[in-house]
Amino acid sequence: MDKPQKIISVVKLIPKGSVASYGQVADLAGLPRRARLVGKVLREADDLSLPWHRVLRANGTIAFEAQSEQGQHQTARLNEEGIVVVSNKVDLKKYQWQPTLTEILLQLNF
DNA sequence: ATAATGACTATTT
DNA sequence: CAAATAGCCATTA
Repeated sequence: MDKPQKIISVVKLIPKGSVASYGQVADLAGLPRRARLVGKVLREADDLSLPWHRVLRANGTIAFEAQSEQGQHQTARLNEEGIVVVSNKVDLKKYQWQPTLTEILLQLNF
């Protein structure tokens, strides 16, 4: 399984109503310090079933300007899942994904 | 081989 | 809280 695939797999594991940071996704994909790669993969991914909107920066902000089309789209989709977005940012304490051991092992290809 | 780039991050001002 | 700084590292030019 190549890197992009692993990243995509992890993103698909993020539960509805929860969010993860780029760095967190990279770590779970076995690619520490590759947060930027996660962004690149999401940018190029065309998979419509990919919940890319659940991936935010480490401080809970959306990686786009609030006014941008993508930013508004992301905010809208998060809202649909019951996630409150204020000032282009969400409360990580409240919504950040806390992967269970099972989820981690599953994605590690066992 | 060198330099710039980037859906990033952590720390310090 | 905003802005600068310094790491980060594969990819691209």
